[in-house]
Amino acid sequence: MNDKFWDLNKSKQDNMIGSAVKVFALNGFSHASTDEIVAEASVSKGLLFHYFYSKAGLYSFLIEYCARFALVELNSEMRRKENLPFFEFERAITRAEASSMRQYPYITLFLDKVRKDGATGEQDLSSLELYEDRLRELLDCCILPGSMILEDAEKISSMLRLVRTDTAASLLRNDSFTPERYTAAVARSVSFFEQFYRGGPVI
Amino acid sequence: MNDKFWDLNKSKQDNMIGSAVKVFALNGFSHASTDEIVAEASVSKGLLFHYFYSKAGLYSFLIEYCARFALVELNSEMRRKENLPFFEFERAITRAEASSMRQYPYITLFLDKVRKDGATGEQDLSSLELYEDRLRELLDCCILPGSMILEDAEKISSMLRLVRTDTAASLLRNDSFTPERYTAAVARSVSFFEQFYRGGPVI
Amino acid sequence: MNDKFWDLNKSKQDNMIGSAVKVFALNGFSHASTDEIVAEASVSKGLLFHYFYSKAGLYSFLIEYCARFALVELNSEMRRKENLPFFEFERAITRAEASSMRQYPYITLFLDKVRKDGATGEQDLSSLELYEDRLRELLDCCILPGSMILEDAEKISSMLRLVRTDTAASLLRNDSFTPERYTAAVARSVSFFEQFYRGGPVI
Amino acid sequence: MNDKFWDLNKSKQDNMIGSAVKVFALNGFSHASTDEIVAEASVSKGLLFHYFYSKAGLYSFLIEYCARFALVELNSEMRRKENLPFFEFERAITRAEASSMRQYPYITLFLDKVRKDGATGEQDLSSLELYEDRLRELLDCCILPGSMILEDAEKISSMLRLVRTDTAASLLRNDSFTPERYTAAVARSVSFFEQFYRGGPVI
DNA sequence: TATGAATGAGTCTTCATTCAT
DNA sequence: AATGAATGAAGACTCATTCAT
Repeated sequence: MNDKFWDLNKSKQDNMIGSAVKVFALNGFSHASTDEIVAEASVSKGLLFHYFYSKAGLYSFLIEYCARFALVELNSEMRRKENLPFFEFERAITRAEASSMRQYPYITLFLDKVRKDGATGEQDLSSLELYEDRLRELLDCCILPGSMILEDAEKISSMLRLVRTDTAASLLRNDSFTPERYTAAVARSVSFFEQFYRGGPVI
Repeated sequence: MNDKFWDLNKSKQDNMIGSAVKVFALNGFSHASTDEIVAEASVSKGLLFHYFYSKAGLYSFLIEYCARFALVELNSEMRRKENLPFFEFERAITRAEASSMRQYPYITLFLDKVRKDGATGEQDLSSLELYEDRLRELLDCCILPGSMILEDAEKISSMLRLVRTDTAASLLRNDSFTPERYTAAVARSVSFFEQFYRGGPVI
Repeated sequence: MNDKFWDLNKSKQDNMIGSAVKVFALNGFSHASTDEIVAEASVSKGLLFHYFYSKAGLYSFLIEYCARFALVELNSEMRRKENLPFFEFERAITRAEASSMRQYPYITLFLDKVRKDGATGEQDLSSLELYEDRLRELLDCCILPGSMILEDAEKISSMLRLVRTDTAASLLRNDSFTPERYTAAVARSVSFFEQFYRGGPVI
Repeated sequence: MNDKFWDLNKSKQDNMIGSAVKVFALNGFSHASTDEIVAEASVSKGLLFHYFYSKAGLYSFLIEYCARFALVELNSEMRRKENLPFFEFERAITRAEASSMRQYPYITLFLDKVRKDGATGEQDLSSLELYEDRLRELLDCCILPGSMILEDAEKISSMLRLVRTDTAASLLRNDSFTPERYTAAVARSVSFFEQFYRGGPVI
C-alpha cells in the first residue's frame, strides 16, 4: 500500500476501510468488485488503486489492518485482567469485538471470511495469526471452573466463536446491528454453557 | 434444467453432479467456473449448458437435487425410529450425512455453502428448507434428557452442525475423507455434550 | 499459446497473425492495442486471448513464428547456393524478405521493431537470434570481392539492412508496397555498394 | 506551452527539458509516462501540466525546442565553413550532435524517435523539417570527391545518420556516453566511406 | 447427443489530466 | 508558482453463454 494513505484525514481513511471491509465481508475476495467498493465509499476507481495498487493489495492491507485493530481492542479490554474466569473471558472477547464493530461493523465477518478464503489463497495471514495466538494465550491462562479441562474450554470457545459470527451475520443482514444488541445476544449463549459448570463439578 | 438429463445413464449423471457439487462447494457460486466443472467431469462446455441452460440453472438444480438426496438419506436412516433420544438423533444425522457423502463427498460442504451464499442471493431454497424443516421436526419429537429444555437442544444441535461442517471440510481438505472417519470424528463431539446430561439433571 | 490455434484453417491463422504483426509493427508492443488487433482481424477479444492468453503471449508467439518463417524463406532462397558472391548474397536476402512479406507484409518491420523494443524488454528472442545467426553464418561463407575484408562486408551488410527496413517502411506507409517494388528498390542500393568493388581492387 | 516557463531559471528549465527528452527518447511518445518524467525531474505533476498543458503539448514543445537547439549547434559548427569537403561535413555534423548531447544527452535519440513515431502521428514536425532542410542544404553545397555524384552523397549521408543513431543508443544504453567517445566512434565509420574515394576516381 | 470455437459484457488496472489548496 | 489528491476514460483480461457442426 501507499503510505500517503495515512496522510488523509481519519474519516476519509475510515470511509475507505469500512466500505472495503463491508464489500469483502459480504462477497469474499474473488467476488467483491472494486466498482462496488468505490461506489460504497464514493471515491473514484483511480484513488483506490492510487493507495492500494491492486485489489489483492487492498485485501492484504485490510487483513493486516483489521487483525491489528481487533488485537488492540482485545488487549484494551483485557488490560490488567489476564487471569479471568473462563466465562468472563468469553464475555470480554465479545465486548472487544463489539467495540471493533462500532468502528467497522463488518470487521468480524470480514476476518471470518478471510480465515476461510485464506485457507486456499496465498495471502499473508501472519497478523491474523498474531490475533489468534493472543486469543489462545489468553484462553490458556483463564481460570477454569473446577470440572472443566482445557480441551473442553477450547471446544466451548470455538463453538462460541461460531455463535458470535452467526449473531453478527444475522444482525447485519437485517440491518438491526448495534454493538449493544450484539453483546446481549452473544451473552445468552455464554450463559448457556456457564450453567453447566455453575455450582461445582457436573456428574 | 433439461429433463433429458435423466435419460443419461446413472454414472454419467453422478459424474456431472458430483463434479459440479465439488467445484461449487470449494469455490461458492460466484467463483466456481464452468470451465473447472466441465474439466472435472470430462464433458464439454456445450453439454453442461445443454442440460442446465446456465450456471445459475445448474446451481439451482444442485440445490434441489442435493437437498432432496440428503432428505432421502435422512429419512432412510430415521425410518421407524422417530422418537429417538436426543443424542442418538444427532448420531443418526451424522450417519445420514456420511451416507450422502459416500455418493457425493462434497454434498455437506455444498449445502452449507448454499446456506451462506444463498442468504444474499436470489436462489430458490425451498428444497433446502424442506430438509431443514424435516430436521427441525425430528428434533422436536426427540426424547430429551431430563434436565434439557428444547431451546438447549436447538443450541446444541446447531453447534453440532458446525462441528460436522468443520470436520467434513478438514477431512476433505487433506484428502483423508472416508464416511467412517467422518462418523467417528463427529461422534466424539456428540459425546462431549452428552456427558453433561448423563446420569440425570445437572445442577 | 494454445496449440489448438493450429487446428484452425490456414486462412484464419494467417488473418490473425497478419493483423497482429501489422499492429505490433506499426505501434510497438506497448502501444499496440488488443482492440485494434481484433478489429483488424475481425475476431472477438475473447478469441485472441483464448489462443494466446495475453498480449505478451501473442507477442512472444509472433516473434518466434515470424523469425522461423523468415528463416525458412531465407534457407529456401539459399538452397544449394551457400557460397554466393557477397552482393548476390545481399540480393538473395532481399528476395527472401520479399517472399516473407508476400505472406505477411509487415513481417520485416515487425522483426525490426522487436529488435529495438526487445532490447529493453524481457522477451525470449532466441528464435530471432537463430535467424540472425544464420544470416551471419551465410555472410561468413560468402565470396568477397578481392579488396573487401570481412569487417567491411559486415558494415555494408548492416547498412543494407537499414536500407531494406527504410524501404519497406516507406512503401507500406503510402500503401504502395508490393514484393516486386521492394526488391527493385533495394536492388539499387546493393548495386551502389557493388560499384566500388567492380573490376578488382579499389585504391 | 505556457511562456512563463521561460521565466524560470535556466537550470530548472534544462532539468525539465532534459528529463522529458530522456523519457521520451527511451520510451517513445505513447509509452512515456508523465509520472516517470516528473519523477526524473523531481517536480510535481501539476507543475508539468501548468507549463505544458498536456503530454502532447510537452512533446510538441520538445520537438520544436530540440530541433531548434540542434540547428543552432549545427550552424555554430558550420559558421564560415559552408563549402566543406563532403567527409569533413559529415565530421562536422557529428561534432554538432556531440555538442548538443553535452547539454541533453538523449537529444539525438529523441529526434530520431520523433521521426519514426511522428510518421504515424499528428505532430507538427516543421521545426524538425527545418533542421533536416538545413542539413540537406549544407549537403548540397559540399565539395564532393571527384567520382562522387550527389545521389551517392545522399545515400552515404543517410547511412551515416543511422550509424550515429546506433552509436548514441549503444553508448547511452551502457552508461558510457561522453561526447568525445561518440565523436571518435562515428569518425571510424566516416573514414570507412572516405577510403573509397581517396586518391581519385574509383572504377 | 455432444463438441469446443467464438462471442462480448464485465472486471481489474493504468495513466493523462484536473483542481483545490 | 507549486503540489499531489482525485478523477474517469481506455486498455488488458476473464468467463458465462451461444451456436455451427
